[in-house]
Amino acid sequence: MEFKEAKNKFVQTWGALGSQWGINKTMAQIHALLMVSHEAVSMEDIMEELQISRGNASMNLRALMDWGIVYKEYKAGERREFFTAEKDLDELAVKISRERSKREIKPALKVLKEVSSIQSDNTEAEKHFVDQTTKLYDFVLKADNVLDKITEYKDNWLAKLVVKIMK
Amino acid sequence: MEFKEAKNKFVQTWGALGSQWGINKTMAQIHALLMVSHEAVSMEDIMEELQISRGNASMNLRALMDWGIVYKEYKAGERREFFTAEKDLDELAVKISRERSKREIKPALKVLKEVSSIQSDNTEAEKHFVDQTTKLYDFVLKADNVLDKITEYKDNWLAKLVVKIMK
DNA sequence: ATAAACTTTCATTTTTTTTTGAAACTTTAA
DNA sequence: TTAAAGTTTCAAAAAAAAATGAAAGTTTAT
Repeated sequence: MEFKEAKNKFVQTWGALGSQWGINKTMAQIHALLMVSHEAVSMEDIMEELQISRGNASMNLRALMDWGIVYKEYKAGERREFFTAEKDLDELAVKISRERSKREIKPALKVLKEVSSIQSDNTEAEKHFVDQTTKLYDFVLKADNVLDKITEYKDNWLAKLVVKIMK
Repeated sequence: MEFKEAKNKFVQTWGALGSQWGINKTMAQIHALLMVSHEAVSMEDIMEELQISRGNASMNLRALMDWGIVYKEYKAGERREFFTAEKDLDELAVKISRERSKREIKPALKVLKEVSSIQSDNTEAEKHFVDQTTKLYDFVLKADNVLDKITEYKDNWLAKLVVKIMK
């Protein structure tokens, strides 16, 4: 396999993986492309490589920047904007984890708390509902906290976790 | 909030959360419904509660059973099939984690290994590509292994992890 | 063996999500 | 200023994903 082929395969695979985890394909592909690019890439070049429209590129770059995992770069004497991805994988994972927690887990926890708080001195069905949603609330909260704690180590958290787990 | 309202809110929220994580809405909703149901539920009742077609119910129940998180149940003297969800949350998380690893992470690792193995005594761009994909391979492999190790504790793994992390 | 009761399948339709592209907007240089 | 070079926005189109429903398939009881 030669470089161009390998790069393309990587971008396609990352895109597919993204879809399966609820991230749109193009967004994941742009991210993949930037991750393996040595230098910052212009929007024009992203459009060209991925064969996508200007609007698509612009919107997904914006989204990636909102996630905090892609940065704008300005080159001296260049009018155009260039883009780079966060390349440190520990940092990348921390940012994704934080964002998903903030955008998805926290709101879900709020709902879980609400629905598990209904009055239910009534039927078996109601008792079971309250019991199960309470357990779910506790579980998700605990998992969310553990993730937060783990990623707090910041530098090299995954390696540190490995050590903690194994011993 | 009364029971019916709370139950509906939970089902809708779980469905939306599923979508954001790459699981189709109905599949997540059926799962939610079964999780908080005291007794096994018939397909008819699922269709009724979620206002979905027979085909949709059938296909998503099949998918949930393939994931190993929903079970068929037979009631004595009843022709119809009934369904229940895995209600132990530790077990549920282990199963989802195992399946996603098998279906998505392992194939991705295979591709990462392939593309990071190209020959590249060439340009800076190629060197960076190989370097970054190698790092990514190592990271994903390590993360996959850690998850596997954590869930190996089986019983109460999350609580045990909390203890390990905090001390 | 038959038919009633129920489930599965899959071509078609519907819905949802993503993408496009052109107009509006912004920035920079002359 | 002004116009060139670039970026963003968003209504409309396209593509992808999910849902429908009726026919085919199963199972069970008689």
